[in-house]
Amino acid sequence: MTERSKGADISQQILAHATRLFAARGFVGASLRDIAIAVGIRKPSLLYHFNSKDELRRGVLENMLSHWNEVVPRLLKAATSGPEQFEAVATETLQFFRSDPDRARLLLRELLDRPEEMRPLIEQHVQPWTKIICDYIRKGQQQGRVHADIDPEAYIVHMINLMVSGMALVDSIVALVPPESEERDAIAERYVVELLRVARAGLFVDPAAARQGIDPPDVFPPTPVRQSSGDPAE
Amino acid sequence: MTERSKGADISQQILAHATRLFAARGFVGASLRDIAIAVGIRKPSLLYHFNSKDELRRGVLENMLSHWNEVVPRLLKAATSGPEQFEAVATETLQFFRSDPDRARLLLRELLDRPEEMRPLIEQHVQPWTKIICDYIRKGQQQGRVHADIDPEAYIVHMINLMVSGMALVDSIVALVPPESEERDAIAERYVVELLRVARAGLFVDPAAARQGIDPPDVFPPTPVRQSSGDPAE
DNA sequence: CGACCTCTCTACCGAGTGGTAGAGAACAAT
DNA sequence: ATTGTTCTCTACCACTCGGTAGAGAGGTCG
Repeated sequence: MTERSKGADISQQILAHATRLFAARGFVGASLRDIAIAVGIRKPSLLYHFNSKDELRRGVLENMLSHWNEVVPRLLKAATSGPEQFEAVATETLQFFRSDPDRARLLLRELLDRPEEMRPLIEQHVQPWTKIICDYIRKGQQQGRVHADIDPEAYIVHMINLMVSGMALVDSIVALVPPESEERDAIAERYVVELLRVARAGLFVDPAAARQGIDPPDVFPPTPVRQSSGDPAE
Repeated sequence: MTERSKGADISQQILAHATRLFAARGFVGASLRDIAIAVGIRKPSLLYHFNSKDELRRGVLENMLSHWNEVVPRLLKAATSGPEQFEAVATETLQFFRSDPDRARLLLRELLDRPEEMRPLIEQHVQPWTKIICDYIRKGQQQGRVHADIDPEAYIVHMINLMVSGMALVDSIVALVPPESEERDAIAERYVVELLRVARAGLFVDPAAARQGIDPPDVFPPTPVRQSSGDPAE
């Protein structure tokens, strides 16, 4: 509200509406004029704050990544402590995209439009903590808590894909299931629950136990029947 | 080659290049001029075969759906007979998008750009056989072969999402895993294998047995046995 | 006051878009 | 030869795009 912050405030409004319109219509499909009108200004005024459309695109991307960087510490903390690691990391990540599906749509569109430009961003913002989770998975494999035949890197990629694409397409996707008088939010909730179930089932040997945060013994597995003696070296 | 089929041949070429460019750059990002040049003709010539850009878009979509309709019978046959139902349906569907990732990219873009227009197409071409698979899942739940806590509709949606988005983003997605001197195709193969593993693990109580098409006993309810004694798989 | 700064505006530009008009080439049927 | 069909072309249209020029409004500071 102060005079000093007025310019920054307008820039934030521009970023917000640009994010929404880029997510809805794509980068080429959303015109600077439409974005400016949505903010309540004219196109040249918008170009005063962002010198070009491409600069606005980078701003939108950076804006989303800055929000992402806010959740990363919680993610890392969850990934390295406590028995409920999986639940925390999965729900935090899912919540990030679910709270604003435009993030997922934007990310998906950029991955389709500019895969090579997105590569360094992915390597910088996602790869580091996926590596940590990979180590977590491998440790779980040694302990027999997670399936031995998991390909950790591929598994994580699929789970991220599931969350991002799932949240991005949540509006389109309800068409696959007959209405059945259920509300949109209820269906979305069903999908989230099932998504987490699939992720757990794909990871843990005993999903129910992992869900309760039960610590599996390091020496003996909790259940009588475990893997046969000759574990195939993987 | 014959004079009679010349026009149809050109139309097919237009559809092919339009599919490729729509998938790569999006509908608004791919111009009629570029598509025409790719075919080797001029823009008005293209507009002789397709009266408008939107008609071309519908043609591209119908063309893809016609290919999809070719695999549906095999899908239905696989879904209603034999013990290897899951493997057959999953690999057929996956192969459809994997053999031409442009199909997945195109579908993804259309779902993002025009969710409401895609709804009837989904209902017509996908919903029927997902219902069949849902029944198959519920029957498996009664028999104790598949997890009791599955939400069948949501599970199928997630698996389709995994296949479509996974194949659409296969090029971008390799950035998540460090190069490690592996070739692109090798990485893609790893992803496919892991995708099918996740799908099996999310579905079957005993994935290894299901993979071999082993009929689990109908008498015994879901047993606490997690994995069969032998794991000769792989 | 005048100089400066921040921000918005109208008017305009060249380039590219989807689409049209209409001429002509090639060929078939009469 | 004539007519008609199928197909491609050049030239052109109105429109939208991203971006620029430049004036002016409002405020701050000397």
